[in-house]
Amino acid sequence: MGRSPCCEKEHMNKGAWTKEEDERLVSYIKSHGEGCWRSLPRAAGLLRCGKSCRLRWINYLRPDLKRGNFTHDEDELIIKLHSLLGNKWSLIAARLPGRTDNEIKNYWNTHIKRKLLSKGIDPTTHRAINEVKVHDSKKTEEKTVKDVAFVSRFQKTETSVEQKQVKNQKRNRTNGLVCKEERVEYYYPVAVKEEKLCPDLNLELKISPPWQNQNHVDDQRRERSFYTASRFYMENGVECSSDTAKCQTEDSSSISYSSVDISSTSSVAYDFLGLKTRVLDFRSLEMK
DNA sequence: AAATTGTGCAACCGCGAAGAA
DNA sequence: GTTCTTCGCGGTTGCACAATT
Repeated sequence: MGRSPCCEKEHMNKGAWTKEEDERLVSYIKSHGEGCWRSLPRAAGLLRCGKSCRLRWINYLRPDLKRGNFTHDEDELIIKLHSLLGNKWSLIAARLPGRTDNEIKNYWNTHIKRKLLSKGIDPTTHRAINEVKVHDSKKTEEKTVKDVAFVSRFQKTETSVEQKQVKNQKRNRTNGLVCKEERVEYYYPVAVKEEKLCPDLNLELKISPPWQNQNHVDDQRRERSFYTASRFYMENGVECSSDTAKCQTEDSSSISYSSVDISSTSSVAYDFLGLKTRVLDFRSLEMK
């Protein structure tokens, strides 16, 4: 049994918005704010469904929107964020002031995808295309690769359980800060051992009080005979790089995790993504 | 100049989840 | 606990315009 429609479509306008409709919507929201989208059209005297009004406002009429071409920096940021988040356009848009999820999604599909493909990078996995073929042929352990990439947890290959976890975590956000479990989910590292591709690692993520970090790090050092790990951490809002990955949360506990070795591996795809020398602030990924 | 094909983007659709009843 | 409403998201469609034949 499907949902009831959001509005009586036979009495509603569809398609492109007229200038008059835009003006009505803008003036209504300016004087009344973004309230209930369901009742807004009638109150504003528009023959549109609330959904349509919301979309029009968010994607086109909002005064803080930045129109015009994407800059090179924005391009790079989108690629980086997509490599980490997958098709989570709203999260990506949250990192690009003045850009909407719809705009970024369109830009991705029409420009960036092509750009990556022309560079031999699979836009879905952010791996070199020949590496993807290696995966497809299930000969991963026999082939060699020279690329390393971050693969998003949010790609279509994720299981339904993972999808639900991710969505639940998304809803567990607190103001400005994210819960520990959520932050962890943004990592899905693919480890590369020298020139041989290893199976995707489900690296264990451990949460511990701060005073346990040192032991934890020592343990990890012993465990990672094949994989060197690069770590990121933030403390009091300052980004640092360290052998210990740590982030402060509201209750002052910390979280440790290991990531991929990005300092000792050279790769075309990786350099292109610009991750080699940069530290990402994952806390600020959650700005909404 | 006309027809065809390609491209970009605004808008729509269906779904999942939260929250209210 | 169940049902219904609303919101927000991601995927897809359709149209206008540009480029090519």
